[in-house]
Amino acid sequence: MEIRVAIFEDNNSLRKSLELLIDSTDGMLCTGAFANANKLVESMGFSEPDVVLMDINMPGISGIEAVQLIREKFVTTQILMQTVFDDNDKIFAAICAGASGYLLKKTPPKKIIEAIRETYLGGAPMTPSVAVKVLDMFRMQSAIPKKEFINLSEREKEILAWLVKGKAYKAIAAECFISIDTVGTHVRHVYKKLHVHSKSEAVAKAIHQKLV
Amino acid sequence: MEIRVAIFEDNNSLRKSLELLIDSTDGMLCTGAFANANKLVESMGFSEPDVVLMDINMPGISGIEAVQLIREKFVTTQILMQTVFDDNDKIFAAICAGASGYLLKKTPPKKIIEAIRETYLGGAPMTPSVAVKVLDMFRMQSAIPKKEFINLSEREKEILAWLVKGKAYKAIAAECFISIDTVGTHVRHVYKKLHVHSKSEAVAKAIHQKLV
DNA sequence: TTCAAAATCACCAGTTTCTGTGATTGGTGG
DNA sequence: CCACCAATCACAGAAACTGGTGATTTTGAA
Repeated sequence: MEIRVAIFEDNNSLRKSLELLIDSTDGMLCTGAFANANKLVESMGFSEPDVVLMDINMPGISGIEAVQLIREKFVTTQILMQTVFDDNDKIFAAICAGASGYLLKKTPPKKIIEAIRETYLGGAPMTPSVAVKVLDMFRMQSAIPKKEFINLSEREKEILAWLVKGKAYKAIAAECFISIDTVGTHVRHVYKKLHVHSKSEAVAKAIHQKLV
Repeated sequence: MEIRVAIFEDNNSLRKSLELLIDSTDGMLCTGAFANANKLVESMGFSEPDVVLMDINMPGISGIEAVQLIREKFVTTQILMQTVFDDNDKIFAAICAGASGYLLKKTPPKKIIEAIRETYLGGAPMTPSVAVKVLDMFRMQSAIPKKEFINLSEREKEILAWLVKGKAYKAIAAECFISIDTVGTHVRHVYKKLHVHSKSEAVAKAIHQKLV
């Protein structure tokens, strides 16, 4: 069975080249090549691709929007972004929209074919520079802003956790088998250590600093 | 200039194979092959590698810990994880520790060599299944849990934002030039819409659902 | 225009939280 | 042994919050 590939790319000569490349490859067939995604559903219905090569920058419906639409309507179709942009925002948007892979346009033909195959097999091919950026963003997101050294005791962390869940002192007291006043004391200590002066501030800080 | 590669791998035969593979490749040199990372600094100082092939699962210092240490002491060295595990936790930990790439052990020799080259050139080679998992985790982290359609009015969002910042009703009233009672009314409406019954719950929900 | 929702204000009663002061117990380290 | 800290409990006033009712004005959509 051949891999059916559709192309969305507004640059005419590039689109033609890609079409030729794909059709001249064993096991691949270009079933559609479109200059824009404005008639996306028709284009997709007509070409019934397994893999879509999608340009980000097109007149009318953008590549990102097209990805979202395809993800909704044609669930099994895999999408490979191909663009000249390697800035974080574009990569981020494309991935979140549901792109399976992300290639830069300078990618040599051989690598493109490889990437299409990998995409078809459920992989996630990325241009090296893009892969690096993805990992960087990944690390960024899960970085803990712990410039402040917060030294909460076990009990205090426990109490704080209950606060974040919206429990009142009375409920926490019952939960921890201590008196309401003790809860209050712990909370006061937490406030001191977090440098806050109210429950909501403490909750906000706890969540942002991932203390719970 | 040759790429200097060091290996940390507790399986003797695998380690020997990798050493042989690397030494028999043009432009690469295995400058060290170690069964564990317990003398990490000495091992690294001795072999001065450009790229480290690191097993996750070793007796003594784990691969993850080793990655962190290398990242601190030998800043320019790139690290390629090589393991049998492809579960999210391990991948996550390795990436956050500072690994540049992540290969599964079933990776064929040719691909390993390619990956070492790519790592040396500042890339981030990943086994396809790992790349997919990374993208999935990436999407997961930035997913907006908007199954609940929350329709807060502008004013309500504004009040909620102040709550999250830890302001008291009085302060909010002053800030918005409205009375304390009005603040109370808005807050009550917010509670209704968020289905919560306390300030801290509202704050927690607001932050988690990114309503602010 | 007419109706609904949003925004505004008010009063009230009860509950919860904030803050301070003070005290006891048990464990750790010098 | 003593100082110190975490954890526990208690009291109490002031401030803040919760929840209910009711009312007015503005605004936007039918």
